[in-house]
Amino acid sequence: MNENTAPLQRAEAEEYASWFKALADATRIQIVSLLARRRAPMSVGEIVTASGVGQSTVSHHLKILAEVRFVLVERQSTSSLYRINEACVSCFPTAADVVMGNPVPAAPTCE
Amino acid sequence: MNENTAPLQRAEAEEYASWFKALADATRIQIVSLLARRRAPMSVGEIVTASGVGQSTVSHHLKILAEVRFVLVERQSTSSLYRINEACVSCFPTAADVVMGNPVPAAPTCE
DNA sequence: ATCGTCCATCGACGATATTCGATAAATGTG
DNA sequence: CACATTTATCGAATATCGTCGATGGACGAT
Repeated sequence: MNENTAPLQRAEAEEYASWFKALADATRIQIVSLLARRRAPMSVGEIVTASGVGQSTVSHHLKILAEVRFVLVERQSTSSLYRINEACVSCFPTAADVVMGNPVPAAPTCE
Repeated sequence: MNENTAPLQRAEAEEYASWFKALADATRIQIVSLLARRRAPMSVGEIVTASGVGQSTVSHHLKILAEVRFVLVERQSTSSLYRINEACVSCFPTAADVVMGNPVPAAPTCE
């Protein structure tokens, strides 16, 4: 098990929390799973119609997901194409990471 | 990879979100890591002095963590002894579970 | 240049969450 | 019984979050 016995300081706990906060909302989880199941990038409009919430709400959630690099953006003429960041899915901390005090992973940029 | 291509319905997304909400707060993460590093159960008073937040706040967070079975309680005379639920740490969903649409795990009672 | 489309941002609102102090309930001690 | 200790709960203040409608900016088409 190899636990780290040093106490977890506040700053590290906040970093962990920001990771979990990104997936602590049902709408964001829907968006993420939507992007993951279509392998292809999706425009905001497509996500809006597929998720059933307002356009500004989708845009807001996509911004939060992009801040932790969970999704990646690519502007193409007038539309923004979002896609899942596969590398980020695998580096997302597990509960065991938190409990054992593993170093907080940095979000991968993926190109 | 074996993804599930069926769309994720709202109810399932909510269940996932409730898992991540439990670890979406820095104070709760501190409490959880505290309990995990001491193998022994801790009383509320010990957690209060170790975490530096108010007693009622600690009690509140412990209640939330106990609701998802992340910690287990055992009343002993006047004090409540909390300890981490190892089984729950390992069944906590990963980001890959969310993305691939794995079934949402149920919190283990552990005795 | 004007219009239409697509998206991000702003402002606002209600809902939810975090935190604290005070109080109450349970239990052991004198 | 009275008292101290420990924890849970209540009430309230504050902060954060999720959602929407409206606005504005970027870009392409006519």
